[in-house]
Amino acid sequence: MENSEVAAVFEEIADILEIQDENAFRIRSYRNGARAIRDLPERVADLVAAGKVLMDLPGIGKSLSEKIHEILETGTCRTLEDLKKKVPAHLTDLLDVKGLGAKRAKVLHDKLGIADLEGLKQAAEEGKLRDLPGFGGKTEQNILKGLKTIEAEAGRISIQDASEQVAAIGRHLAGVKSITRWETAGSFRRRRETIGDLDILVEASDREKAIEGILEYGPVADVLARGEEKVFVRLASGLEVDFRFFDAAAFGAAQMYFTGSKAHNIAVRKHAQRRKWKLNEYGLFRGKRRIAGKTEEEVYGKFKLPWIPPELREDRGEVEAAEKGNLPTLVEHKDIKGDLHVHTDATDGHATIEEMVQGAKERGYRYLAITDHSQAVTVAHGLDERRLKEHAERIREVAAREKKFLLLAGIEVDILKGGRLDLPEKALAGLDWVVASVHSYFDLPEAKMTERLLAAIASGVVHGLGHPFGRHIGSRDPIQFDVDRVFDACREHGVLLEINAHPVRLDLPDIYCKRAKEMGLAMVISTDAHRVSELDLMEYGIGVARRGWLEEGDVLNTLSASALRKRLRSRDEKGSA
DNA sequence: GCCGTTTTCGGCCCGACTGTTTTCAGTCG
Repeated sequence: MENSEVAAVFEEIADILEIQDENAFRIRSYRNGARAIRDLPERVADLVAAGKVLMDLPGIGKSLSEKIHEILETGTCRTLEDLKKKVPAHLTDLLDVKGLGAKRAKVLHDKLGIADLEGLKQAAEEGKLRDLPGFGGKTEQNILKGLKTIEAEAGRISIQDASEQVAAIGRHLAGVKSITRWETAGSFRRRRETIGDLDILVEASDREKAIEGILEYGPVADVLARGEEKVFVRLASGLEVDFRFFDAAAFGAAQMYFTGSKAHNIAVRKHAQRRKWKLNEYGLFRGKRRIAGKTEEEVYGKFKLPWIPPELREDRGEVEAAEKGNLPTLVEHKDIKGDLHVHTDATDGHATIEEMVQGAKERGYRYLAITDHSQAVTVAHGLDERRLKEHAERIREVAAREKKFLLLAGIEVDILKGGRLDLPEKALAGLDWVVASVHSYFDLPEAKMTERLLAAIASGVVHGLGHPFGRHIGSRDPIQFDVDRVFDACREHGVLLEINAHPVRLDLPDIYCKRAKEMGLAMVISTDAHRVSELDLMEYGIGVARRGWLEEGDVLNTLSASALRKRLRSRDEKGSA
């Protein structure tokens, strides 16, 4: 049982309680509990197995602790099952629609008998919502828009959730004796933002025994297909996992075939056709003779191509680049020397400055920028001018005690509706590192949004543009702006584009990383960590950067501390000139 | 439901915005 699954039980309880208009604080406790579990650096199941007291965890009290034990044992809990009897099975799905909350979901159910997204869509399309109390034409349109966003991402899970699932499956497979090797393929291996299902390639000494071993995996809920070559299952979480068996002689060809993308495979297969060869999941064949298949390198090599990293296999020019010997040397996790966007408990973070510094050091980093929110983000208790000054002084005190670690005093300042920054420029000018971000008015028309961003970029005090598109994958659309004009302005003013590594953001998206690189811009990969464990989200940002063809030299935070300091100094001199 | 405690009860973040409404409920962050 994974943390995300325990958390999902609490989330569902919270959703149902919300529809029932229960005590808001009780609901929040369930949501806090869900997040506490989701954010744990280790599995709650392991903590329990090790005899740890869950009530020591923040947000987990007597009740939630007991429920976690119950969930780990039974997969659910009494409270949820009882609540489920009181509401239609899919009513809580309505809460996933942006702009639709519990109150109006209840109205939809009570007045129109709507019990799921399908019913909601139908009613909205028929114009039945606009006349309900508390609804109107705009609301109806917004709901239709929200439904579209959900459809686009239906059934997909985040790369982070997928990673967790893969790790869990891997722990199980390690205990299946007849399995001698396994590897992931598909969109997971390509590090896509979201994953529809998992493809796992297996080499086994005895396939029948291997299948038996796989089916002993606890979360397997349904066996969708079972044959000689594969076993296809659905886990309790709804995730579908395809296990396919291959011999060592075909394993590399199988990895290529199942890693895809389909478009990349077609592009590679053209090379085979040209030579009258045949490439399939079992190997590269000349007539009936297999001339390659053991490894991917071997197969690519037969075409006189270097091995192409999975992240590039989207048919976005990688095969041509490989032919010309122009493949990028992609940035790697070990290249990253620091994190330039993190929060502390001064605003909505959950750790102190010192704790974040310690976390950064433990990850081998040489520097860190503390970038708490500005005053406009009232919910995060954002910093006003006076508190910013005090906070920066605190950061500098900690920085002064650090010998071989560079601690930067920064801020994530809001870009207000009209493009002004949320704090006076003189207050920002004294900081080491200023990230400017949009947190409001996401729906401005493109022209206004472009002007808004351009104004912030031209302010002369901004070093980086935080999560440039402001999207939340699967729930909030990216903001609209003239990308070329904004990127041009960034280059002109030396403003770096952030690749926000949070799995729900992954923003810049990969294709814009590539675009920005082609336009000669540098980027910075940041976690936006609100707690120490979130510093580990860096790997998802690196996945995006790699999918965006970025090399070490394209990413600012691969610089050494002294090189970074130098770069910032020259930038600031230029900025104020 | 959690937490801290002036310890078994009271507080828990709350201001801004949208789209309703005709003074404010619902939603968001």
